[in-house]
Amino acid sequence: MADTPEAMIVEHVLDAISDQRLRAGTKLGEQMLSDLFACNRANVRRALATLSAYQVVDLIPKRGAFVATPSEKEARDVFQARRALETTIIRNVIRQADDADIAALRAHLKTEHAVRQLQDRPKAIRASRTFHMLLARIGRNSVLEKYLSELTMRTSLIIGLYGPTHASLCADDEHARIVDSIIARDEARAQKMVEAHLRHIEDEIDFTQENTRLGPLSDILRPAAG
Amino acid sequence: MADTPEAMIVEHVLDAISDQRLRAGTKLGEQMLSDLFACNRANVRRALATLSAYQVVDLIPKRGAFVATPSEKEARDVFQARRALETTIIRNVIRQADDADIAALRAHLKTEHAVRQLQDRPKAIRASRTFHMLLARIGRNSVLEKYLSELTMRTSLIIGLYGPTHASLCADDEHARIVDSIIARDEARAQKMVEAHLRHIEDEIDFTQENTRLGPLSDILRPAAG
DNA sequence: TCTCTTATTATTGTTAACAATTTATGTTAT
DNA sequence: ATAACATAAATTGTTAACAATAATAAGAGA
Repeated sequence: MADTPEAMIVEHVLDAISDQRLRAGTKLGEQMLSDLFACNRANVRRALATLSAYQVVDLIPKRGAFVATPSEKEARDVFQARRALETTIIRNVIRQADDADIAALRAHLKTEHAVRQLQDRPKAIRASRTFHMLLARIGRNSVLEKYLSELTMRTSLIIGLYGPTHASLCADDEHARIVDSIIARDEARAQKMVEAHLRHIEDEIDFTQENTRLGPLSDILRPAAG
Repeated sequence: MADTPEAMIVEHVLDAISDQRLRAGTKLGEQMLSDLFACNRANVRRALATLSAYQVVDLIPKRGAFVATPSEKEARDVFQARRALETTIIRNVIRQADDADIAALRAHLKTEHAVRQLQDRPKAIRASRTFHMLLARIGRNSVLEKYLSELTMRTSLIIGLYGPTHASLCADDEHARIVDSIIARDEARAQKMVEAHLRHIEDEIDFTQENTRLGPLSDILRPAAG
C-alpha cells in the first residue's frame, strides 16, 4: 500500500471508473488530484500519462484530462476484443484450474449473488467485473490478464454511457453456468458460453442515445469561440 | 510530425525497439533523452511513464528506465495473446478486405520479398512486423490493432533476447500463403495458417540461453550493496 | 433580455534550481 | 592483485516559480 503517489492515483482512478463512480467525460483537474493525493503536479501529470496510455483517459492539449467517452465503434471493438481474449482465457482456465481455483470461483459466485440482493449497483458492477478478472487470473497469462483489465474498465465506461439503468449487469446464472462447464472441463461449451455471455451484454446496450448529463466533455466538443 | 516532444520520444523508442536497434536491458537515461530530443526532463519522464504503461520499458525507482527484458513465461504469454488477437484479426480481414486492401497486401509482399534480399536484418524485421500490422489495420478493429502493436514490439525484444541470429524472421512464403487464403476468403484455412505461423516463430526461439551482452540491466539485478 | 467585448481568474505547460540517491573513481590495506 | 572503503561525479526525484493559454465573470451596447 505504501506505493508511489503516482501509482495511487492511477489505481484510484481505475477503481472509480470500474465501478462507475467516475463517468465518461468527467474532467480530472491537476490541482484537484494533487490536493486529493497530497502530491505535486509532476506526479499527477505522469499518472495522467499512464491512464491515457491505458486508453481510459483522454489528454487534450491545453485543456486537460478527461475520462474517456468511447464511441459506438470503439465499444463494439472492445467487445470483440474481449471475446477474443476471454475465449482464450477460459481455455486456459479449464486446462489449468486446480482445486483452490475452483473453490475461489464457487466462493465468488456466492458473494456475487449476495451482493446482487443488496440493490447496490456500484458494488454489483464491481463484483461482476471481479468474476471476469478472476477467470483471467486463474488462466495464468499475465498479458491477457492485463489487457482484459483495461477492457473491463472501458466496458464500465461504455455501460455507464449507453447502458440501461438497472440491467447490463452480467446475468448471475450465466456466470454460474460458466463455472459449471469449467468444473465439467467442457472446453467447447465453456467457450461458447463465454462468447454468448459477452454478446448478451453487448446486446443490452442501446447506442441510439447516450445517457445524458455526461460530464464537461460536451462543453469541450463545441468549437472554442474565436 | 509537429507532434509534442513527448510523443516524439515514445514513437522513436518504439521504432528503435521494433527493429531491434534498442536491445532488451538498455538504459534510457533522462538527460540523454532530453538532450537528444531537445526538450526538458519533465517531458522525458512522461514519455517514459507511457512506455512503461506499454510494457516495453521497466521503470526502476531511483535507478532509471530500461528497455524491458521479457522472461520466458512472459514471452510465451505474449505469443498466446498474439494467437488470440491475430486469429480474430484475420477473420475481420477476410470479411472486410476490399480491393484496395488486397492490393496493399500484394504490394507489401513484394517489398518484403525485395527487402529480404538485401541482407539488412533491421529492415527485414521491420518489414515483417509491418505485414502483421497491415493485417490489423485492414481488420478495422482499433483495439486489436493497438494491442497487437504492443505485442509485436515485445516480440522484437523477445527475438532479440532469445532468437537465433539469422532466422526468426517470419517466413516469406508463409506470409504469401496467408494472403492467398485471404484472397480465397477461406476463413478456416487463414486462421489455421496464422496460428501455425505464430507457432513457428515461437518454436524457433531457444530459451535455454539468452543472447548475452545484454544491457546494464544485469548489473541492476544484483542486490545493491548495503 | 440577449449578445458581443473586455477583464479577471483558473489551469495547463515550462523551466530551473535543489535534495537525495546511486554510480563511478581512486585510494589504501591486506 | 584484490577487496574494502572513502570521495567525487552523475542521475533520479522533488519543488516552486513563471509563462501561456483557456475558462469564467463582468460590463457595454443593441
